[in-house]
Amino acid sequence: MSDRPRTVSVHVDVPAVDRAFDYSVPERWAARVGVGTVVRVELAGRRVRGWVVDLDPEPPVGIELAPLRQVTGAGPDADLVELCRWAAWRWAGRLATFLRLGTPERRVAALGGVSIRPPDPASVDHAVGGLVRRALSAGSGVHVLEVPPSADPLPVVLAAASRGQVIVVAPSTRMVTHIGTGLRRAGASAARWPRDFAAAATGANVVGGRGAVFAPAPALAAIVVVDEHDERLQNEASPTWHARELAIERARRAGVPCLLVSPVPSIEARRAAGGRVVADRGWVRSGWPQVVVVDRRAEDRGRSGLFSPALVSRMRSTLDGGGRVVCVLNRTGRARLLACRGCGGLLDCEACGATVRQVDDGGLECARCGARRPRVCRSCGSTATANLRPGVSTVREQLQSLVREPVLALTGGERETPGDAALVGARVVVGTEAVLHRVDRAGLVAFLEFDAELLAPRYRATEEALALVVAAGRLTGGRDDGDRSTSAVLLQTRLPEHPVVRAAVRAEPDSLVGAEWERRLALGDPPAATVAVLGREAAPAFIERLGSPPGVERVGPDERGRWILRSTVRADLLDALTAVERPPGRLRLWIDPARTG
DNA sequence: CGGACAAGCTGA
DNA sequence: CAGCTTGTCCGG
Repeated sequence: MSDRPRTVSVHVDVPAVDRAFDYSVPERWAARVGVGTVVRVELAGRRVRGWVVDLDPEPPVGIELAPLRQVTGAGPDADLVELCRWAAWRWAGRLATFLRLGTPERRVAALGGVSIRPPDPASVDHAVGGLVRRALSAGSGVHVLEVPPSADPLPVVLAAASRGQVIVVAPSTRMVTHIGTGLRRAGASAARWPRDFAAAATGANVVGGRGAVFAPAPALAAIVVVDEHDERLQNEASPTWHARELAIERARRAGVPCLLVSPVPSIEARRAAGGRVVADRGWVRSGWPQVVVVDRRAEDRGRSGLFSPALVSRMRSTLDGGGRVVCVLNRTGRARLLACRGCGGLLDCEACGATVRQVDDGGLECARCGARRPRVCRSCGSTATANLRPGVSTVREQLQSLVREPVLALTGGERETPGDAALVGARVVVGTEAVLHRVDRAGLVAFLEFDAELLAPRYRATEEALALVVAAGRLTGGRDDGDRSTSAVLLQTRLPEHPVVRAAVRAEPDSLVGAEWERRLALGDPPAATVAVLGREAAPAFIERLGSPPGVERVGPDERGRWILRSTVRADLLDALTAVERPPGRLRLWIDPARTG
């Protein structure tokens, strides 16, 4: 590699092409071109963006190289280009997808020198500083720090940032803003990713969402992942890359420590850290919410619907004490399961036989094929129906008559967020788990059907259920939080002995780990195995081209035309997927997805 | 992706 | 067989 390349290999930003071509470098630009530089080149008669991924490559035979058409500016540096290559392999995605994530939104021309501004030592909490030092004492490697649900992660970040430039990845915008502000207040630099590319590239501490793992960091000293258990750290669409895993890989390559912080450390984090978790038990316990378990088996066969007498009395006392009540039910709409009052059967779809749900106009819609019809039983013609599984909209009405005051319904799907005024004024809020991220304080958070979380058909259901208790605990505060000591998280369940329920009551998330790992090993769920889910039109052709690679187990297609591939040897599966030439058409290729819907 | 070019279809 | 559509290939 020379400083003044004569030719470069350019990976073009055209998803369907997704490969590199060689170009010559006009003499006047040679000094501005390095690996990662964003350029514009001509490809098949049109100008496209691309990234320099190699300098002075072997010249291709018999081809006259076209010149670069423009040098745009800075992009991901050479190490990041390599990290992007790894990510493209790990999640069977296109390199361009990942290179884009490491590219500034707007052109960044020249970069200045590197300067590090750590927080003022006086702003670093002594006790937390000690814990972080203990966690990071080994220098490089992966370290898990277990923290109380209600604890502010800022002191952890400040302690880590006193070691040098850090990248902080956090799942929510609110948390990113909070940490950015906190760093600045403590006198430290803070570049918000992806907005502040140039600052990051000159050594500022970086704070951002999952994409921050692709930020430039010339003096990187550590990567901190806040709430590493949070599913928002994984990209929900293809490629399903995960910021935790990229943080671990990037830190490993850079030879710096990766600190994974969470009240409910994931199995993935624990394994990456070799099973070692740093925690101050007393501190952790004090920040867990008071958890009240309502055993619904003990009641009148569910006649009280979604609201047990114990819940109703807790709601009343919370409201009387001036507190807010938040009810969580992970079902939107009016009714997800209807029975006929005439013949007692379930109402189903004429087209495909799946159960139907009621939509807002009163009609029925099939959950599987989307067919619609009026609300009539197709076996007996009766129009009288019983709502076996009410959704948030119906529950809002029930709750409103129960507490005799306005109830606000919130779900994740809404286009506009109700203004702060609506939220501040609402004393009773019901919604899907999205409410836990939209309301900041409550005296009571009640999970109306916690069993739906415990039994959800997702491999991470156990961890996610406990994470919901943690999210709820952030609204109520910890059990030892003085004035908030009457606050509680209430779980309505028919499985009061479930390990998750017990772990929540005892504030001991670690108690789940052994059995959970055994289960994942037995079922071949991540991280015990690597899993690929394939779907959409191009899936059959892709599977055909893939054949039967050794060490890879294959099932499918299921009723939705999806295949599942599994391997306990990651490279067996991923190398095989990489080797397949993509057939035309849409392909959904999900690696280790949290949800397969 | 999008242009180039080749192979197939149609209508007088 | 021109004039058009549809398919396949490939880009430096």
